[in-house]
Amino acid sequence: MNLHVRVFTIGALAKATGVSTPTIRYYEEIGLLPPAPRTAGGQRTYDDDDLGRLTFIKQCRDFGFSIDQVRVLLELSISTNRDCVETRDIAQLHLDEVRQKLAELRLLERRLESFVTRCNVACAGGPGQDCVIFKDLAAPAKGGCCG
Amino acid sequence: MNLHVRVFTIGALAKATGVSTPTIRYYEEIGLLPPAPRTAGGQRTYDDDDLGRLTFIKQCRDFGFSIDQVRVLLELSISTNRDCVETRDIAQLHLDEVRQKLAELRLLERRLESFVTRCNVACAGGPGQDCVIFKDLAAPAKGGCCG
DNA sequence: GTACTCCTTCAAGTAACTTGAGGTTCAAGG
DNA sequence: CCTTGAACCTCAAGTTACTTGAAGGAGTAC
Repeated sequence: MNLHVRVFTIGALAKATGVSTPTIRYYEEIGLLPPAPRTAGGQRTYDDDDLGRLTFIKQCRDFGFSIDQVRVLLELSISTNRDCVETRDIAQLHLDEVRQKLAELRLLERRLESFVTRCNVACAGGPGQDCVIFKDLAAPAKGGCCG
Repeated sequence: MNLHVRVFTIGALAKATGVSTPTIRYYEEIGLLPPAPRTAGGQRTYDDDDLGRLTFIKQCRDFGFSIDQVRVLLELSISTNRDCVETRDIAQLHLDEVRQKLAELRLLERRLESFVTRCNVACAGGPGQDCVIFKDLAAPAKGGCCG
């Protein structure tokens, strides 16, 4: 009666999900994955349920959710009595964080751009001691070199 | 002859630079700052040189340079015979990385957006087991739920 | 049976700090 | 002079999410 029950080694599961084998063991260790059944020789075995669960985890991680957030999402996804709206709220929160980070990075990009430009324009390419950029950097922050 | 020689405690230096006191001690430990002279009682003392150096470090860290990159930049800033163009190259490299990260985050933002939207539209707000989003997440990556 | 790949555990390393415990020094007020 | 309280000290461990390495066992193909 074991029709259609695929069994994977840890390596096969790794290949199927794109999660490395040490990471899979790590996920088991921290309880993200249930302890895998073992062969007589002690090697871990996985099935399609594990494939689904690990795929879920991988997707969430690719979304940038922290391990703790993934833990909550996993619980929610299995839960029969908790509202799935919680999921949306976690995602929304994370989206806000991503946008915050985006804004910071955009600012950083502009600052670095003008840093590089100024390195090219202002600096004769001489020894470090004469470089105006270094003098800027050692002075209190005022945004002198950048937007 | 000690006119204009300001001396700081670690706390004052922390306040002046925006770097926390444990972090200052950490920077000393890893050799980013020279070992600070001590009072008779063993407390660290700093002067304006240290202020300049730590400000430089802080600015670089705010730019997102790694500790190792800061180490190189510090060396370059003191060096008398190394070309300051190296600095520009490090900054350029870092700028490239920032732009890469920006592109990734923008993609992530769009994916999360459509995730949240779909949570709102597709999901009745019932228990997790029935949520279509979870089914998407547990299925192999195909971008089914997002752009 | 032997060669080879894949698997096992356990410990330590990574980045860049932060946090905590337990104790000492300094400056000010009485 | 003494006490109080903030700020300082060291050392160790915790954080995040894994990765890397050593030393050895399991599974499979020829």
